[in-house]
Amino acid sequence: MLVRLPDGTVRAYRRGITLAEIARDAGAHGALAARLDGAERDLATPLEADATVEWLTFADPAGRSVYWHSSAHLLAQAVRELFPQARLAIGPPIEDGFYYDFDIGRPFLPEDLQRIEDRMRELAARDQPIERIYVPRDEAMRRFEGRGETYKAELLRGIPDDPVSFYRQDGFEDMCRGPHLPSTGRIKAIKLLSTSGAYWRGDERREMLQRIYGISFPSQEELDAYLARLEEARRRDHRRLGRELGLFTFAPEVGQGLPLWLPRGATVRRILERYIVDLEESLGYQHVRTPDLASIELYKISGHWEHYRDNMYPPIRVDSEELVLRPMNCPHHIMVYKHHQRSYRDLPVRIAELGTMYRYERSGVLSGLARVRAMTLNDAHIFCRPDQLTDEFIGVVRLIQRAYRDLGLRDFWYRLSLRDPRDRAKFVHNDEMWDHAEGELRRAMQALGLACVEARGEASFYGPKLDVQVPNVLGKDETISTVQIDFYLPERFGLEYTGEDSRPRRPVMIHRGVLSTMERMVAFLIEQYAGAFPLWLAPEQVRVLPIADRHLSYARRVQETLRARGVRAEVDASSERTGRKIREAEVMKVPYMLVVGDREAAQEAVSVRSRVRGDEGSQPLAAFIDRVTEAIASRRHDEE
RNA sequence: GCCGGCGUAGCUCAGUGGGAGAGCAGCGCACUCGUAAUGCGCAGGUCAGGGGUUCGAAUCCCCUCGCCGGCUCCA
Repeated sequence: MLVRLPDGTVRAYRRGITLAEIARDAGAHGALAARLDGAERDLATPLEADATVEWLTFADPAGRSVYWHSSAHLLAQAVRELFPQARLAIGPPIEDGFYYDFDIGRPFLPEDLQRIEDRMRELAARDQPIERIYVPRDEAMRRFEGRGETYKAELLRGIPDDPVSFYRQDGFEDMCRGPHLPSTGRIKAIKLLSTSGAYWRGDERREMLQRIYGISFPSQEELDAYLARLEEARRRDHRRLGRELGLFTFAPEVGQGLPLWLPRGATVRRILERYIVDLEESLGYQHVRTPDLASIELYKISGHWEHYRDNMYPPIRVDSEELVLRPMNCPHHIMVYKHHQRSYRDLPVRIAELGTMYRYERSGVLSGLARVRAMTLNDAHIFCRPDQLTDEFIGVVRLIQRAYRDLGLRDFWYRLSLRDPRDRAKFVHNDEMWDHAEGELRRAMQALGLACVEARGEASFYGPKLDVQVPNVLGKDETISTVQIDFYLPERFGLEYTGEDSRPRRPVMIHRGVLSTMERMVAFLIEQYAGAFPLWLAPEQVRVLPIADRHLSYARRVQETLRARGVRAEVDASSERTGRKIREAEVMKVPYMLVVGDREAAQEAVSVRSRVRGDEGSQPLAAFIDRVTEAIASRRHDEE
């Protein structure tokens, strides 16, 4: 019997040899499970025919999934032992760790978590083998029903297998497809992270279960490193830095999810807004201003009132009108398009706005600036002829690339969100339109030479879109930019342009957001930079630090000179020592500190301290200003 | 919205049935200082809000509000 190993070698083995034995023979010590002719299997699996084997280790995502899946079983075993009445639901591995959902008739308390974690360690230390067993279907159902395992019984009803596979360790059994680790002792370092409520099968009309989240690693060092990463993410949390750096705040008197931009935060936002508006204008976008309110009739035409009502604030009745706070800007921009007749020669028309919108978000989902109820989108709608669609799309992608470069975002990927043709309810019916639009997007991405991941079923209901995914501090992808093709709203609003043949034609719409909402972008950038904004975005770019009070007037003069050149500069006029002033400027992450004393005042100079390079010594004020204004203008990220 | 946790000074937190505290920040005074915290002093709180139990509540119970972790949803 011949077995092809991952290094390409082929070895002969006797029939019936297990994957574990082959792993040992091949020196694959890190193997947790294997892929046998492409299918994931336990190491205990015996081989009966020629095969190709790949090892799953903790180093690859599939191997980690096996590891965390077994960890979830260990969690369930510990809970079952400590809470014999517990009913088990599901316990899968997730991107970072695992969870298990239980029904124990009450919530878990923090002290329960500690006990469970301790028990898991004891169980792992016993290093019991994890075995796969097969149970006839009706026998399994009898067992579940006999023990009141209603959730497992429901799961089994959804599985056609007979017999069904179970995994058994140390007397504990759980229905599971596998694969799993060979033994519980492989789980070396365990941390239970949190508990929460979770709806059974994610359905808010069904039972609320108690979920425990955890993570595990093959060594304590790896666990410690993971926990340190979590700590680092907490340190960079935009809500914490927003308060510490005086960027924004919330007041219960104002309302939930309604941010107050403080001067420093408002400055960052204003710089971003100026940047993107200037950039868009240079690319032929026309910026408009439209009101935050509109008649409900507008949203009845657009379909939002029908499809999006749950996220809209209820109408305000005045005189004979009913007004709503707008949840989206597109209908307003469509009305701008309709202001006058358009010729095929006018297209494309690119209508842009920093459009403020209001969405009713359920209170539980609000989170700092990342999830708010009042937000301003860097929005635009491109109205073009069908033959211009590809070029316009390419133009938007290039704009996104440019903006990301200036913002220092290097890590991102493209997701092509397509319809799921089987899901007839979620997407408007017009297969020809969809096929055409999806094909256009694919071709455009090819023309750009950009790789993208296709995501079936992620399209919006009216058309396919390109989402730009950027990993945040925790490594989770966030959608920042999006480009959506829309054949639907032009139809609803009866949009037209006059074709070459003088006949009315229907334009295509592209909805696009580049910087996302200002709220979300600033939240993202705070975390990205850990509050240390690059020079061009820093709310305070330079702080002048007089050594003693007699240097105050020179410090003021330096400040005025900088401000006259457009540099955001402050003076620390406190009577503190220089060390203290430096510390405070460092804490506020000011990019440049200028220490000025007798020597500097006498020579029209400044002693430059960079927040990253430290003391750079004295230089003429004029030279510093030239250097700093050049660095700001070029939006360099390596100026420091 | 749902489940759970939390809410004491601007911030971080101690105080678990009987005097409301600390550090930092703030203010004042002194020092006038050369690259990450000068010293001394002062002020600051209906202990989230409301109701209840108790001779007595920051502390125990109930309700409301807000925040946090999830679920569901999402720019």
